[in-house]
Amino acid sequence: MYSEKLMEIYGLLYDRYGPQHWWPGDSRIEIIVGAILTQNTNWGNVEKAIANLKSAGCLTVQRLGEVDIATLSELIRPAGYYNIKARRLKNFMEWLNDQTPSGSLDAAEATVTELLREQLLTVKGIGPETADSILLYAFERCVFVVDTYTYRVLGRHGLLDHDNDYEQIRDLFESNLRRDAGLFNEYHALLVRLGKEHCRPKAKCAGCPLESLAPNAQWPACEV
DNA sequence: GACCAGGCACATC
DNA sequence: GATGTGCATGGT
Repeated sequence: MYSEKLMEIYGLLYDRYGPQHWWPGDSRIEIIVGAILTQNTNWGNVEKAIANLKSAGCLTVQRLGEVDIATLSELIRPAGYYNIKARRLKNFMEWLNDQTPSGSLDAAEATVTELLREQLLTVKGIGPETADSILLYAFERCVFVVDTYTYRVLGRHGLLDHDNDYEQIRDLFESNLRRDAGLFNEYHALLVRLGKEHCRPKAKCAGCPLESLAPNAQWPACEV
């Protein structure tokens, strides 16, 4: 029953918003950097940080490995939590460097999805959502990304029990959708779009694309 | 000025 | 295992 419900939601969102062309980023490393920088942070601020990295010529695997952490912090300052995130970027680069002598993304590319996920989660600063964003958007693996918007949208439409954790929600999508990275990509992006435009905290949705489904049934019981 | 934004690690109970 | 807190900028 979830399969049909989930595809119905997808259809409504896609009809309203169309393709979202995610992840916004020109290269694999840019996607990974963005995934770390956007932790609990507005994407607009991340874009500024990424622009800084680009103009400094630092948005490459090699330069990110070389640049000192103080410089890196300064470049990513607009993204907030810049000291912590600089450390996290460095942690990722060090992990990458441990994978192959050249420190390229090739070894990751050759690793099976479940193992790669486990390995990413060993990097300090990469939690489930960041790992899954990297897996789906940088490596096109069939992994569903669960974020704040996912909790809020599903919660408000009565599709969650009260204590669903990250893994349970990920499993809900992965078990009930056809295993298609393109679909997972678009679905998560559409949920974010919906969350930004129609599912804000402490505000009832007006003109929500999912209105026909179960109009704010749980509002605000499942507030996130 | 308060609240929010595409989390995560760590301390404490 | 659950709950609380620090991390920080920039837009509304």
